[in-house]
Amino acid sequence: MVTMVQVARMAGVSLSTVSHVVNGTRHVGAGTKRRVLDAIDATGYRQDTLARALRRSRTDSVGLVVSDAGEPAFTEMVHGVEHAVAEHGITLLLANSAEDAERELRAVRSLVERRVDGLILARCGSSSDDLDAYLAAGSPRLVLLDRLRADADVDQVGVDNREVMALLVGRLKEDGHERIVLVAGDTRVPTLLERRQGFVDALSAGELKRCAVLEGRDARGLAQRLRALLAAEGAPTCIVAGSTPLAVTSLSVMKEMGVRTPEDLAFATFDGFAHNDLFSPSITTVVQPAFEMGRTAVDLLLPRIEEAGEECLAARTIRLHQSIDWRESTQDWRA
Amino acid sequence: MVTMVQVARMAGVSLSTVSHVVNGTRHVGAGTKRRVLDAIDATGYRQDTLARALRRSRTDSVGLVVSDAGEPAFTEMVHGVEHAVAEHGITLLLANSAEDAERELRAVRSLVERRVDGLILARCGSSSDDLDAYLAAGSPRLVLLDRLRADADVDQVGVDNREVMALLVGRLKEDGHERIVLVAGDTRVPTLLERRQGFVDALSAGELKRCAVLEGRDARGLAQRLRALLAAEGAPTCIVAGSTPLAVTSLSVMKEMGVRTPEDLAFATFDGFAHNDLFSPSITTVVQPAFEMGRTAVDLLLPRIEEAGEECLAARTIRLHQSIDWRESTQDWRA
DNA sequence: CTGTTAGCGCGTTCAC
DNA sequence: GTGAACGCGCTAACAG
Repeated sequence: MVTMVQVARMAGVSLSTVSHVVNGTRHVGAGTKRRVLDAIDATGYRQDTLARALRRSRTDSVGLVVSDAGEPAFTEMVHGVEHAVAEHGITLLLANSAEDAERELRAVRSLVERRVDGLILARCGSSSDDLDAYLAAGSPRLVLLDRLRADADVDQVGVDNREVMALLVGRLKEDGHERIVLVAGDTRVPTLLERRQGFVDALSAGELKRCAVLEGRDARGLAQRLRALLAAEGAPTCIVAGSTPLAVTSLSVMKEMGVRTPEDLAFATFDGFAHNDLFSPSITTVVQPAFEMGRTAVDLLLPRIEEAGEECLAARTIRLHQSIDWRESTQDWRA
Repeated sequence: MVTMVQVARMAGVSLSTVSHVVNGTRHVGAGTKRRVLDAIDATGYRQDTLARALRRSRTDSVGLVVSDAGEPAFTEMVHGVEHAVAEHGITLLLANSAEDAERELRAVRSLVERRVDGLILARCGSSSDDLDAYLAAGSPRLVLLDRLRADADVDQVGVDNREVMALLVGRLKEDGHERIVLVAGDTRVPTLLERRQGFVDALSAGELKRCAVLEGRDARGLAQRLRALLAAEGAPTCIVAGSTPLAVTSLSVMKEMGVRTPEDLAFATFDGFAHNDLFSPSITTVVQPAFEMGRTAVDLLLPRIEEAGEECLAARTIRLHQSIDWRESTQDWRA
């Protein structure tokens, strides 16, 4: 490891001069600067971020924890965050929680100990109180992403789940669907809870009676109940899945039972699949502006980091609009 | 920020005792330990990884750069790496290069400056010489993943692309296919080059004449040429795509032209799609043991990190076997 | 079993 | 315009 001392020695200047040349933090004479630059080149000197960060108590990095960067929606959020931080010369430290509370806590801990300047967090459904406690105790600046908290006094960015679900169901009703099943999944996850609420919002008490809401976190159990529902008399004419994993469960059951879409059964999902175009039929999907969400999270975070001591800004909750991508899986159902 | 000094003061012990309690690095008396632990609890002290790393010149972290953690194969590799490093109490710093040379270099730089103990790298196709130069100059321990170099004197782990492609094509020939198109893509990417080689290996000169190999890095251009091929007389009976993106291109063209699979045209791809089961028809896919590759990369890396000074170990190249998952898209073609 | 001391590599006041 | 000196928070020798 070549350090500043060696550069300074070679250039025949002092340590601080080298530092100022490297960081452009004060003017140095052209000749001196040249010599320093040459020495840096010759030695192959590289700043040690660690020492720098220790001294400045700032790492110019932010942490991002998602349940799985491989899931399409999160992939895009990650891209959005990457993009936004890159513009500010900030490094992104990315970690997966695998939708597991313990791993989530470990990831957050590791990032905080690495002294990230800020943290963006898409919490997992089973997120533990330990995490809350940990975050409460002198954590860095924090922004919640996607999985929002109703009560919390933090910056957060999510989407209008409740509203768009109501919209979706409204339109399905117009299409003539009377018996719709919502595969709601684990409603401890705020996102899924909000979507369920939107479903109920859109239906009158009478309508709701003919419909069904499948809650639970066990995929096999959900599949079982869905199978029973489809086999029974007065079977539903439409299934709505609350997330990609739930769509997988639903579609598996549908394929296994040999129902045709959309002729026998219409289908729509939230979040959906990469390469949806290649599915036959293509699937009607509620899409999040995931990239934008990532960007927005950074926009929320950076001012907090800059603000340093002053506690002036109030916590902000931003909800971006989702759009419904109508595709073949809900087409011409009446015909 | 509460530091060790405050803990030491409160517990009435010396700095080093606190350090040893925290790290369990030597025995301390039960009573003393209690007092230190209490003080830590009371103050909410947390280790500062930065200072620790600076002192130990070891960060207990490794960097992983992939082109896109969202692509299924890479997602799994990431999981494999995460899993393996977690077992050793090592933190993973993950970065995407977006298949872009400049971003790749930036990512590597940022990780090296953060003093990762080791680096795992799935290089992008357009990977620049700047990166080589940078890595050559005093880099940390390095392992190449997936995208291997024939000449290089580095540890690397990949798959048997050439062999498995020959196997795949051999079987397709047995099925009666005489005109097969390989959508080979950007053969500057070693993986894709090896796959093309395997394709040629499996065919006699005469057979090869009836087949086609589509090379190039422009998706639109490839699509164009594939369209022409399918429209022409003596159209191919089978398409093989060399990677997921190439499969997307191919399948789009096929869907657009309304060819049916496998009746009109058989199809197989490398790497493939998440949730392949949900596709109709499901797609014959050459699958990498991606998770295992990630694990293996870590296995290769850790000894290098431990070895410290001694340059004893020779560079190792490990190729894991891929398996062919025969599905509906190549079924019963002759019937 | 515990404490003292000397840096890790850098940024930043101060003086000059 | 430049340099000297101090300390960020911690660990590793060495003493006791």
